[in-house]
Amino acid sequence: MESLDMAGHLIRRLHQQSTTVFVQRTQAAGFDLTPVQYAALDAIHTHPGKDQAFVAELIGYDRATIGGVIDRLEKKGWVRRIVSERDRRSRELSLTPEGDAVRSAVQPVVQDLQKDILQPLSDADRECFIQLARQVVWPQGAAPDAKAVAARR
Amino acid sequence: MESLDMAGHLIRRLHQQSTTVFVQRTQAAGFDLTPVQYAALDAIHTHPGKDQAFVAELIGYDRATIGGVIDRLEKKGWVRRIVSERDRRSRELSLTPEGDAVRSAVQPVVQDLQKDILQPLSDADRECFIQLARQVVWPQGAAPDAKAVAARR
DNA sequence: CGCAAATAGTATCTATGCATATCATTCTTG
DNA sequence: CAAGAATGATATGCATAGATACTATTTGCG
Repeated sequence: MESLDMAGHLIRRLHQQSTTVFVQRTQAAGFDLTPVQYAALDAIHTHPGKDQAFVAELIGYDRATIGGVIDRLEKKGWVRRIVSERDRRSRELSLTPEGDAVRSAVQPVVQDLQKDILQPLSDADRECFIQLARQVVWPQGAAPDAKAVAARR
Repeated sequence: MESLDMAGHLIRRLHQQSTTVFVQRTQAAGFDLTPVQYAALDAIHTHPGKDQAFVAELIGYDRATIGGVIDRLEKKGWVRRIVSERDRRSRELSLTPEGDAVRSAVQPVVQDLQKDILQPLSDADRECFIQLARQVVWPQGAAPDAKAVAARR
């Protein structure tokens, strides 16, 4: 039964728990959106006018996947997709007023539920976990801060 | 851009990287299966004759999801699904000789790729990460060993 | 014993997530 | 400048992943 204890399996379970917590908490707060949809809203808010490829790269989607995500956000009336005049292949993304209102209202809820995702961990352990995860996700050294890990050496 | 740094987002990216490494490594070794399919093969090998609900519970699937997984494993000829005589609602699962051969042959490959999933981390950091993940996934203390974490306190 | 509740599995629907192929457009380079 | 490479997006297909509803069967309780 060692396989249940391997990194890959643990990460899969973490992901399941994480999305479950996200959906439950945000739904309880009266919103209907997924983690991926929130990430997209946040990215478009921070980088308005950029195209789908940019947003996909930023938050780590496949180019094929983001089309559907944006489709659903557009259908909800939260995102506008305008064919670029400079490059008619690309669509420039921006939030509608409703979309930005939702993003802004959900933001504190999302911020708050992060600690529930790593529920049983202490503050220090949670910070340690995040720093280690950062290193794996951004191996190039883009991690903004490595103090918490260094402190535990 | 704080959202890219939150636990939920990092875990999603970890999961993506993890499955990518798994599929690439196992494919390079000549196998065609997913992380979930491997987990199912391993679980059925360890607990032959149990039903789908048991396996789902063990490795953390939805009851609806495992049906499709077992379907595909059956189609590949790796798993047998026999209606139980004691309870005709349930199907008893077992590996075919081919299924067990695959499981046995992939096992060392899967074991080996685990360290690639947490690539840039040192041995100690990797162990620390796994111990913390274990605590989150099994908060009841089912984690077999917490030494590596305690040692870093 | 008999009927309601619980359980195993399936079907359907929605949403990621990746691979591959295709189309339109832009860029590069000879 | 024109042919081909590269790029943005879409379409299709497969594989998780969860929610819900439904069928078949078993269990448990009055």
